[in-house]
Amino acid sequence: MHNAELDSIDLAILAALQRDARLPNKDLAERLGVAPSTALERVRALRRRGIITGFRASVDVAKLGRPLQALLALRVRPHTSQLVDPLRSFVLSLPETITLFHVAGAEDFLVHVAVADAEHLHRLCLERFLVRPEIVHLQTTLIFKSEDQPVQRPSEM
Amino acid sequence: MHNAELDSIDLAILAALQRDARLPNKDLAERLGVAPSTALERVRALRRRGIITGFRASVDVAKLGRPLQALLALRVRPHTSQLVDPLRSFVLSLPETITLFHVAGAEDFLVHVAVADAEHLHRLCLERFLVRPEIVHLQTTLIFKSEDQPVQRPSEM
DNA sequence: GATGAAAGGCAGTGAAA
DNA sequence: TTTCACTGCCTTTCATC
Repeated sequence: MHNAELDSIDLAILAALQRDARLPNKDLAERLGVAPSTALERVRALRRRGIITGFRASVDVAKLGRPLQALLALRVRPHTSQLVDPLRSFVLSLPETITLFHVAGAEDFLVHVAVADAEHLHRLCLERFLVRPEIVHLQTTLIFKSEDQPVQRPSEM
Repeated sequence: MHNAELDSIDLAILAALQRDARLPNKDLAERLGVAPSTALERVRALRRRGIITGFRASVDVAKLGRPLQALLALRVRPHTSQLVDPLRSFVLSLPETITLFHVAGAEDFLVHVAVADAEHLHRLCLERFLVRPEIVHLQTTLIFKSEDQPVQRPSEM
């Protein structure tokens, strides 16, 4: 499964494009010390191999009026795919959802959400989640801050 | 703080560029039904306003040899900035770290990590986290699957 | 703020090493 | 697999509305 034959040029491409996906190919090539056509082909190969899965604009949810983030831990009973799959789709269809984690342990899902304020969070829990009978438990954890990091090295650490 | 005066064109730009940050400006303009120069200026304005924070390549960590993901819940005592700030920097410097959540509640941090295998996870917990005296508790939750979602609407829901 | 024309520059192709 | 050279098209600017 790991297609991890990456040389230092590939790693440099991943680092550069994780920082700026719109870096012009000419500039990228210059940084790598290779010809532009080489850089172009390397990037395409990384996409073909599924190592680069896409290029996405990052949006500041706080600036869009949702400055409050939380993690909702859901326990679902019975935990059958008949109930779990529709719940997954439902959670992903909510505009408040940023990430859905399907986890092992006492809880079954963790939902990272962004909301306008505490009142909005309260309504979300009561009117969207707890109205569903398969959700037998919900625990809310407020997020003070979340910080992302680029993916760094291939495997061995 | 919320700069959220976004018309339907801005929202369409956010939707399009979250799906594909490299969508050619010409194509973007065509979708929006405006001139290329207009689309260009709108995107630049969204960046200036801090609504678009950047353009990033998405990388498949599993393909880089780290197919196993987990959430590590850390309790830190005493919870003073003198201890917390260096810990934050440390966690963000680990190549295994994807996201660091600073949270309210029984735990103080949640760390989303990607590792090669269970053995690697075990070593990470014992040799990187639990060796630090300020970490008084660590709970590991395996992630079966995580699904991201683009940011959708501005505020009211 | 949005438009359209004009100009410069870049992406992307194909042949060769 | 990388490089070089070339063509076409896109990005970007600016004057205008």
